[in-house]
Amino acid sequence: MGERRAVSMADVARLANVSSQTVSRVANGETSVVESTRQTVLRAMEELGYRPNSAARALKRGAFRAIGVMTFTLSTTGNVRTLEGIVAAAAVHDYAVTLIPVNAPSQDAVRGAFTRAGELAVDAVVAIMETHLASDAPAPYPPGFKVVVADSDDAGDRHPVVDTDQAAGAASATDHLLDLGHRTVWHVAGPESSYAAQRRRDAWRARLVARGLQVPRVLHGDWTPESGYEIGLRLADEPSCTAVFAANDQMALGLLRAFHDRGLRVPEQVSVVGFDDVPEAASYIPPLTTVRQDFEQIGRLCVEQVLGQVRGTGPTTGTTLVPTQLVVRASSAAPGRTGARRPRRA
Amino acid sequence: MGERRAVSMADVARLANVSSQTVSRVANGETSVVESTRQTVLRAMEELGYRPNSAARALKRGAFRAIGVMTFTLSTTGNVRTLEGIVAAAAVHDYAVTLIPVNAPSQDAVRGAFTRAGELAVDAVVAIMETHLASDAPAPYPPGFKVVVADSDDAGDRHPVVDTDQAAGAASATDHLLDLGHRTVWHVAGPESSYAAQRRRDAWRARLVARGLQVPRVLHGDWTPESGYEIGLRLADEPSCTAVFAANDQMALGLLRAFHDRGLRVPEQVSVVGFDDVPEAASYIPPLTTVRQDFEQIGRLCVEQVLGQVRGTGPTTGTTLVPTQLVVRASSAAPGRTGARRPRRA
DNA sequence: TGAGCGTATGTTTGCGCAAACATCGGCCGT
DNA sequence: ACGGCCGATGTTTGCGCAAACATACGCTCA
Repeated sequence: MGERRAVSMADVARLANVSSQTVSRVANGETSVVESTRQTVLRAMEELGYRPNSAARALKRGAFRAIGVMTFTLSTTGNVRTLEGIVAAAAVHDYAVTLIPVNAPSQDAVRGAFTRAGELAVDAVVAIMETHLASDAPAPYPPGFKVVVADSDDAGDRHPVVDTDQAAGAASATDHLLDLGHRTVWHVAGPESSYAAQRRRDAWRARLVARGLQVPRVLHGDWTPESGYEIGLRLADEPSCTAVFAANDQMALGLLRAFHDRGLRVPEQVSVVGFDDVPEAASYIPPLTTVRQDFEQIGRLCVEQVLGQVRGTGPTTGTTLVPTQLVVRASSAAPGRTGARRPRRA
Repeated sequence: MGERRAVSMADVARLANVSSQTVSRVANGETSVVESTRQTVLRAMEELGYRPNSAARALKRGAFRAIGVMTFTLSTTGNVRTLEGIVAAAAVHDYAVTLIPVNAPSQDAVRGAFTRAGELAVDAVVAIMETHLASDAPAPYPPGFKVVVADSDDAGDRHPVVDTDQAAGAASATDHLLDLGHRTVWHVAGPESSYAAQRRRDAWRARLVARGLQVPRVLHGDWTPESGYEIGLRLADEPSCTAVFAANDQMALGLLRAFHDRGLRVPEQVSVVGFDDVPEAASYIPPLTTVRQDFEQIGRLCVEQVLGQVRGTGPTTGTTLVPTQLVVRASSAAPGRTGARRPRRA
């Protein structure tokens, strides 16, 4: 830390009456130091409160033992939980994690962030890019960087990609509702700019098509509960709508409130399924059936992949998908006999 | 980044046909370089893709331009949003942010984290310590560290503390309910181990006492919606309970569900007020009246304080309180005429 | 016109650490 | 008994950068 005059190896060496190289050897746990010497040095370190200087170490070794994590925002559950996973996994490998904020979801901003990353004390970066950027432009990830992209897409042809198996998750939600007997499933999608939103929507549609069912028009929200609420109010006026799959839990929350406000009972008259499994989902009214993402796992895999690159082992492309898990709670049930909405309970 | 052979100032100097010192001057924006020389150097940098090596810089300058942020968890809204505020404020000052996880809420774990911090490339640390540690033990923050503590207490006698004005926030929630006409206010507190929980509870009690009202027994949750639900079920059996102040929004969410499950209408029969103003609070059923914390502000103040210490200006003790704002939504209303619970609506 | 000064640039140095290489003893085997 | 070898420790060096100091080249003004 910014102590005025940090204790250096030379200081320890002087006190212990050895060379600074021996101090270095002890500090790095090398074996070729006789036990008595080691003890002397250790005692001197203790006495002086010696702490290795990471700048000098990094300069010498050419590596920082740190990973940069690039995100647009920490406001989404997914990003935060992925970050948590990354921090935990990095700690296991004794790596530090440095945050690299990206001001805006634009190519330029990402490039700027990489410029900063290049100057920062990091050996590699994990980019949590839930949004796709002006997609025609060239790769925003500068060459020569060790990068793993989380929660994105870009087909993993340039850098490894780790992502939730969005398609399987969306399919499991859709199938769950269909298997309950619903004639079709409506979908409240995320914004078009989101890879994850696209893929959930596509998988939902694919399931309906595969089962020869009618595909209702897609309703696009922006991930917020408010957008879910707006869409819910409209959906309340669609008598044929008995099941809705929302692309995230927050929008599902908005749906629940809209249906509640319109006097529509969930799940008796409309079933709702979300995506994410936020910690509150079990406490929604009613508790929300949803698709759980394993963010911890994603974080772990990102770290492993990125450290693989740092070590020179490990692939530099390819996509890793993390499975989801359908969590069935009280917001989904079989539809009424008519196939349209169940009559409202007296 | 970990490129094999990074471009150094010497490389740029060679290409631009100047000394490496001149390159350094250009890189650092010093004025004493003639424009034509500057341009030559800039072009050479561009061509080579030069990027200053932060390790060497840090070694030379004795500073990293980085702040460490210490937290137990990123699972709480407050921590994450404080972190976001810190990252944003740090970016303004061109500081990087490194995460320092603390494995457990114990003195030892904190001490370990500080040891790591000492070896890490950070100039100072912001500790987000929402929990108090075995309080009789000596200061967990080693001397000589530049530390600011957020969301805690410890009276700011050893390090600066930045915190939400918990007392004022809790008082405003309590007064709001009393001013609506409730005879008293029940309180669902957070865990005893939390400073914030203690202070909210104490302020709530103080308001009741100041107004000469009966103080109901305190119910302790653990911040989770589930604990709020359990307590809500018990509260539903208390006919005298017409107003509840929950120490956070998640527990309030649990209360709402418990009351819903017991057929108690909010706010007609029971009013509920939360604390935090999470983004979903406006979409709860009904939308939650709550006390908004200004985490961005907290983050900003933490950074300013800690950079003040780094610069040697700025105080090394003292407490800064950030005001809260009561956000009135639909979950709070006047009680029934009887002073007990309003009759359930037909 | 030349002393004096300021400005642009170059040279030296060392930050703390750890590879690479050097040295110094003792211990082995024959 | 002595060459050779190995294990423990010391010495040198340079990572990339930027202070500190040195130099060189005008330009001003008496």
